[in-house]
Amino acid sequence: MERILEQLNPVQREAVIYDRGPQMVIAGAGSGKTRVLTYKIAYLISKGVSPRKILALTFTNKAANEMKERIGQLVGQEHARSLWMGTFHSIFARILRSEAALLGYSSSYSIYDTTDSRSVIKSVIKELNLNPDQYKPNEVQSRISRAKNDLITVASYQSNALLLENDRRINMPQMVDIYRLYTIRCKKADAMDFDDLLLNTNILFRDFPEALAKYQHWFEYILVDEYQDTNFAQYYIVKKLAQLHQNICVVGDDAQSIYAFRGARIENILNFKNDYPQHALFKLEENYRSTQVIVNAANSVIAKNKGQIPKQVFSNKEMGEPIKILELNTDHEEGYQVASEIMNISLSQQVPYQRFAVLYRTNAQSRIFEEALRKKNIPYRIYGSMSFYQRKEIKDLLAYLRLIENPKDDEALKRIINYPARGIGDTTLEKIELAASQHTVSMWEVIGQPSAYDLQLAGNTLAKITAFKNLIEEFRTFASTNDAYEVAEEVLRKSGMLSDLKSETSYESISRLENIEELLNSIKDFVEQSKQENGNPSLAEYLGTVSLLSDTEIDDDDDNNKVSLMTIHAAKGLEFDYIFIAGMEEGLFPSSMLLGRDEEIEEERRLFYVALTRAKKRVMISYAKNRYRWGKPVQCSPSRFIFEIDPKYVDYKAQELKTLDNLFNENEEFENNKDARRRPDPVVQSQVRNALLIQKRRLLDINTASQRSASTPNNETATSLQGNLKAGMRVIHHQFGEGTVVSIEGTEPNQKATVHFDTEGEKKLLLKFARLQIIQ
DNA sequence: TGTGCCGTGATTTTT
DNA sequence: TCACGGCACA
Repeated sequence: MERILEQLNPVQREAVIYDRGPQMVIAGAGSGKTRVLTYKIAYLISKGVSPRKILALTFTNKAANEMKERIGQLVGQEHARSLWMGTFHSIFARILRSEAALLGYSSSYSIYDTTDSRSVIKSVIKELNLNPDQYKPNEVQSRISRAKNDLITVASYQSNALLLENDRRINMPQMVDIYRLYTIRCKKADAMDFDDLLLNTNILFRDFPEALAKYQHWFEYILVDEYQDTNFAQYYIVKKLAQLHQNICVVGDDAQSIYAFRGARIENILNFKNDYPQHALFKLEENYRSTQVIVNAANSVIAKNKGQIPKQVFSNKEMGEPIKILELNTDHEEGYQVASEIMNISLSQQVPYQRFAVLYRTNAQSRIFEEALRKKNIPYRIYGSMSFYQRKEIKDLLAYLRLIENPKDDEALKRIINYPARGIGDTTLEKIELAASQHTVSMWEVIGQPSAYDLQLAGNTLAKITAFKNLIEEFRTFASTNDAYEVAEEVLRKSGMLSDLKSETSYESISRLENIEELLNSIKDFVEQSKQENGNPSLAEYLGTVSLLSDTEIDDDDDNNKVSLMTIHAAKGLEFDYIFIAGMEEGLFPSSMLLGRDEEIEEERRLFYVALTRAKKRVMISYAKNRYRWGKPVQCSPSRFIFEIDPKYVDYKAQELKTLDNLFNENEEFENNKDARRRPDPVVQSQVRNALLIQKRRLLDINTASQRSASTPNNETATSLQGNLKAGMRVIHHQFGEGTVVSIEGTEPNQKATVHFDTEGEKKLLLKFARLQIIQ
C-alpha cells in the first residue's frame, strides 16, 4: 500500500489517508478525482475495513464499473466485488428490494423507465378527463419528478399552499390530482419509477427507524462521487446514513455542476461545511490534464460566477497553444471547417482521430458534423443517440420478462399484448384498462378472469386474450425452473417475436435481430457472473439490474480510431487532446431558453467551463453567423462566453479585425432592435459590447505592435497618456473594459489614475504600465 | 385492426 | 427540418 500511496501528490495522499470523520474533496477539472476515490477505497480495504461495509455512490454505471475495476487491480477483484458500489439508483433499488414488504411493494417490483412513466401519466390525464394540451404529459412528468426529487410526497404536495397556488397560476390546477392518481397507478402495478427509488428510500428511513438504524450501522464508510450533482433526495439519504459513523467523504467540483435542470442542487456541495462543521477540506488544484493556456482560460471564464468554493486550479504542463476561434458564415461551413481542421492536424501532426472530439450544446447539431466528416472520409462516433435499452425490440423482449416476473406490471402488458400482432387492438385494450381501473385491479387480473369484469368483447377476442394469458403463464412456469437466459430465449421463440423479426429483410430488421442477439449475450453474461457469485441468477435479479442500465457501454466496434461527437453534458468526465466547441452563438450556447435567471446563465457558464477543460492540448471554438434552426435560417451573434475568455489566451488574427468590426455594427443593430422582445437584457448587452470593444482595442494593439519592431517597448501610448488624461474622460482597459476617469494624481512619469470601470468598479492604475486608451 | 397524412413543437440527461 | 402523435379511412 505504501507503494501505491507514492503515486499520489501530497494533497491527494492526505485526502486518501484521512479517516477522522466528514471530509470534502474539491477536485478541480483534471486533478485526479477518480484517483483519490479509488485509492481511498483501496486504502480502507488494505487497512482492514471490510469492503462490505463501504458504500460508494456514483451517478453512472460507467463510473462505478471503472472504479470497481481499478480498485480490483489495487486490492484484488474479490474485495472489489463485495463493495457496495454503484449508482444511487441501483444501490437503493437493491435495498428497497429487500425491504419492499415494509413499504407495501413486493420484492419483485418493476422499475418504470421514463417512457413507461410517461405512458402512465398520459392515461391518468385521460382518465381524469383533462386536456393534454393544458396538461402536457412531458411537463407534468417533469413536475412530478421535481417534486419527488425534493421529497414532496402527494400528501405534502396537497398541503403546500405555495405549490397549489403556483399550479393555479400556470393553469394546471389539477396537477396534484394527476400526481395522486399516478402514484396510485404505480403502486397498484407494483412499480417504482426512477425517482421513487430515491423517494421511497427516504420514506423507508423516515417511517422505519429500525431499517434506518440497520443501514446506518452497516455502512461504516460512505463515499459520494460528483457530489455537486446530488439532488435533495440523494443528499438526504446520504446525510441520514452517515449520521452514525460520520465517515462521509464527498468528492466534487462546484464549477462542474451542470445538472441543476434535472434537480441537482449545487447548494449541497456549497453547504457541506454547514452540515458537517467538523469536516476536513481538501482541494485538488493541480490540473494534470490540460495546458496552462486551457486551464487559465477556463479559470478566467468561471471567475464570472458568484458563490463558488474558492480554489486556484493551475497547470504545470506546457503553456500550449492559444484557443483558436473559427468564424464561419453558415452552419454548413462550420461543419466543413471543423472537419478540415481535424484532417489538417491529424495529417500534419500524426494525431489519431480518436484524440479529437467535437462538442456541442444540443444533439440536433450533430448532423452537420456527421455530414462534413463523412464527406472527408473521417471516421466518427456519435455518443448519446438512442440508448441500447431504449430500442423498441429490446424494450419488447424485456417487457415480456417483466410481465412474467411481475403480473401487475400494466405497462409491460400494454406493450406486448399485441406484439407480435395477435388481433388484440386498441379498443379491446381500452376495455381492459377501464375495467382494471374501475375495479382497482391490475390488467392482468382482468384478463385472468374476463367473465368477471363484463368486458363486452367482440367476436373471438376473448379467445385471443385467453391465448395470450396462457402464453404468459407457460412462460411463468418455465421461468420457475430455468435461468434468465433460458427464459429470454424461450420467450423470443414462443412469443413469435423471432419469426416476426425474421420475416422482414430490411436493413433495419437485421439490425434489430443483432440487437436482440446482443441482449441475449448480455443476459448470458449476467447469468454466468451471478452463478459464480451467489449461485442463483433469478429473472428478478436480472431485471432489477437491467432496468437501471442505460449507458451504451456495449461498443465492441473493433475500430476505435474515430472522432467523437457528443453534447458537452455527455463529455463530462472525458478528455481529448483536441476539443472543438461548436455552435458558440448567443441563443444556442447559452441557450435562448435560459437567458432569464442568473443561476441559469451561471450553469451555462459552468457547462462552457466543462467543455474547455476536456481538452489536453488545444481548444478550438467555432460559431456560424447564420444557422438553420427548426428549418429556418437564423442570424446569430457570437456567444458572450467567447468574450469572457481572457484575451491573453485567444488567438486573434489581423484578418479577424474586419470581422470584429462587422460584428460590432451588427451588435449595435441588434441592440437597437425595435422589437423589444428580441432585444437582449441590457446588462448582458453592455457586457457583450464591452467585450467586443476590448477585443477590438486589443487587436488594434497587436496589429500596430507587430508593425513596430518587436523589441521596442510598447509604452508609447502609455507615456502619451500622461499629462493628457483628465478626470471625466472615458477610457478602455484590456482587462477591465470601459470606464470613466475619476481622478489623476502624482507627476510624470509616475502618474496614477483612479478609474471607475463600468463592470469592474474602481481601480487605481499606474499610467506607465496600464495600457489605457482614451475613447472619448 | 392496420396505414397514411397532417399538425405541432422542439434543450441539456442519467437513472 | 424532423419526429411523433392523433385522427381519418380502408
